[in-house]
Amino acid sequence: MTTKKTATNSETCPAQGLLKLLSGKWKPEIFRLAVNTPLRFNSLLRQIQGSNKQSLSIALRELEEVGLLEKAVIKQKPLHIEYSLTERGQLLIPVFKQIEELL
Amino acid sequence: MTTKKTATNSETCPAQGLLKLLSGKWKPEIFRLAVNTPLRFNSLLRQIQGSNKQSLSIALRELEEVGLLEKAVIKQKPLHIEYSLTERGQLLIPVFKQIEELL
DNA sequence: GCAAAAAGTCAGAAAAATATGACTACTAAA
DNA sequence: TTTAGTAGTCATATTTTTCTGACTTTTTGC
Repeated sequence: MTTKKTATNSETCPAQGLLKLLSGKWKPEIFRLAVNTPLRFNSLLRQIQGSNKQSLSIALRELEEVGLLEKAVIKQKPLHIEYSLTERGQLLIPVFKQIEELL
Repeated sequence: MTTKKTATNSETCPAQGLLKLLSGKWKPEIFRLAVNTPLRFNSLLRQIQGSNKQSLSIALRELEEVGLLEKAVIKQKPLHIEYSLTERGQLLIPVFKQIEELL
């Protein structure tokens, strides 16, 4: 999913909006990890076993595009990039909590 | 998605559990419609424009399998089958509400 | 300048989800 | 017993998503 090609009814179904924001194999996991601490690419790649560069890269970009994650360049020894939750992203935390309680 | 083939980490990421229950192009919409009233197959097919028999059929079956919908055979003139939310399904309604408020 | 580490991109392959259209099964009424 | 309506299934095709492996870029330390 680079952009949305398939038309679905996010207009008529609000949950589909959120579900879409987090749709894809790795996004929910990325999101959850980002709740705890800022994420770095290679670290993420190692943490999420079974994933791959390409997919993570795309997922991160898309999460950024919809305003759930933000990217920060850290000028350290070998140069780091950190992804962390935006304010909008933080708004979703209680929803996740509620889901956890339910399931 | 007939059965789950791809291993993801629903164990470590609870939201992924719910997201998975409702993953797929039509499931969120089906769920939302089921909140209001029991669903019938052909009616659903007409209501969800752009969808198709095959996909709806699979989605309904899967929603049934995970215990969100239940099926009832109504012996009427031409024989009806109704899908409605289970108790478990109803538990999700507040989550959807919260999502609506958020987005 | 050269190596090494982080953070990717890119083209192509493989796998999974979704769509299409023909066909089936059941019931009831004519 | 034929017809009509509902609820599907099935094989196949198309589309979308995900994966693989090779390659690129940037920065710092030697």
